[in-house]
Amino acid sequence: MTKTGVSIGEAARQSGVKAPTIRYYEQIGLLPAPPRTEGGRRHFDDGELHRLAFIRHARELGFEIEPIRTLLALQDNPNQPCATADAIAKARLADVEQRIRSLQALKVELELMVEGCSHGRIGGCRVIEVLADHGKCAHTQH
Amino acid sequence: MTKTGVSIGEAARQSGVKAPTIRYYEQIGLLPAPPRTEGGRRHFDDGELHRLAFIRHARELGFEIEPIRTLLALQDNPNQPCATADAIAKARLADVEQRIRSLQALKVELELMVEGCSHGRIGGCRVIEVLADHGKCAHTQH
DNA sequence: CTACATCCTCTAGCGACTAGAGGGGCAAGC
DNA sequence: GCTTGCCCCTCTAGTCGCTAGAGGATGTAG
Repeated sequence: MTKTGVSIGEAARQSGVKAPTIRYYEQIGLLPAPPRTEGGRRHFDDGELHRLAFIRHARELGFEIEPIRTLLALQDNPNQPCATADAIAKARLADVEQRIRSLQALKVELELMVEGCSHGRIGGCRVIEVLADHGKCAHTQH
Repeated sequence: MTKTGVSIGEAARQSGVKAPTIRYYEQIGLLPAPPRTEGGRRHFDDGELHRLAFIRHARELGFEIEPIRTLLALQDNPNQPCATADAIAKARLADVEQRIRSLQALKVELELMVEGCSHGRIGGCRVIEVLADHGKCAHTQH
């Protein structure tokens, strides 16, 4: 409910997005250029802070910049069908699921490596051996 | 058991590392510069192919370049204790575990988003709502 | 001898920032 | 008024691990 707007540093504190990153978002057109004070300093009002929070949250959820750009554009037109937003979120979900699967396979390999390490000399170290020879992996699919 | 060595294209085929990437690895000193033919073309022998396979496998397991450099140096000195290799693999394992945890939390959020989408208009789309308001997340820890 | 594939070097670009230089503005205390 | 010190400004360059493309040389099959 502030009317005056805040400086970039305050916007950074409130949104959790660092000031240089905010300027970067403006530069790439993800955030509209905010009004400036006489001295040339940016002044952010609630609308821009809200948009910034949206971007930050989407980034935390792993959305890339281009999908976020689309989502922001959608948010600006509430009467449009939300099929696009749904598709973007589903694509992101599929990506996350795929990553989890492949990381879990890696976890198995790494655990085998670490468990097999005899804490002796490199010559007989399982970590090095496994890296050198893919055939020693439990799953060869990576 | 080839004696002659192979071209960069053949090395790429055998190792699964693309030719420009092999040159890149040479440039950053991860691979030793291989001997050249009269015409200036690289010729890779078994030692280099082995090193390349090691690098590829480590990259597939998500190790970064600098740790791989260390692991390669260790591999070259089989009499050293393998504590360093062990520590690198453990750090990588911890990293993978952390990533899995955070991706699983994201998966929950994304599923809620996608399930909650009414397939209607943006105005009431849960995907957009959740992105705009972190408070609507199941877990606020991200 | 001529195609054609493959190779060479070099530079620039990707995504999403981050770091640093070099300078200007603004509020508080003296 | 003046200084101190923090915040802000723009601009360029760097990060990581490649990838793409230009422009040219070399090797090989027919």
